[in-house]
Amino acid sequence: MHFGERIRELRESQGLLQRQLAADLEIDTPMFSKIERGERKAKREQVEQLAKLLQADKTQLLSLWLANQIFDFVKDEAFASDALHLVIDWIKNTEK
Amino acid sequence: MHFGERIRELRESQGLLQRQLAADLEIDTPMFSKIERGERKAKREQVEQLAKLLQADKTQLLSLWLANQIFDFVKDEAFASDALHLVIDWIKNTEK
DNA sequence: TATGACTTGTCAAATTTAGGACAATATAGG
DNA sequence: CCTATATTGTCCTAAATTTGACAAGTCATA
Repeated sequence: MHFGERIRELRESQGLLQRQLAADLEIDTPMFSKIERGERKAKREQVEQLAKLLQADKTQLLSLWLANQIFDFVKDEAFASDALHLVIDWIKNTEK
Repeated sequence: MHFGERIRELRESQGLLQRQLAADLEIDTPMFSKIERGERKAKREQVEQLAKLLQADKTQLLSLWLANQIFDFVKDEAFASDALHLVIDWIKNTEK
């Protein structure tokens, strides 16, 4: 489940139109459409606004949003998995 | 073990100076120094050159290099671990 | 103190990217 | 066929990033 899909799911389940949410975010509908389809990425600020507007868990949306960006960054890399695991290990050790 | 540390390790174990490798990469020594200390990131092309110059495993160096960049990207994020795990799952499923 | 190796700080050019505007097109329901 | 909704495609610009050059600094050691 990618970020945009989740936004669409939340939006449709509440009977809202792209036009309405786009207005709240002060962007046009084409832009909102692109965000839902993952063609453009939302700003952090917009993610937070969306969490409020859609009464969704901010933490979860932000994780999804961040994951999307990481994915876009590594998706064409042959060693993406190796690298990701390395990073997880590094983070484990800085947390300790 | 971060990318720059690994480069330094390889370089020193072979008795090479920053100056020498920097010349091969056609950058100045301050720049090379920064790469080793992780203050600047190498270009992919430079990583490949370094693998050759230092007779190191290219795959391994590239993984380390990519991991470094991901780490820099997520290090200040509260949900970095969650996001990373999500990405790993996504990648697993696109591979299948 | 002189030298060589490395580090630090700052600057600027060049490039990239983000993020949006807008026009045109599709698609589905009434 | 009309209308509302959503999508697609193209273009633009401000902002950020990248990448390197250079000057000046530290540090060890001969």
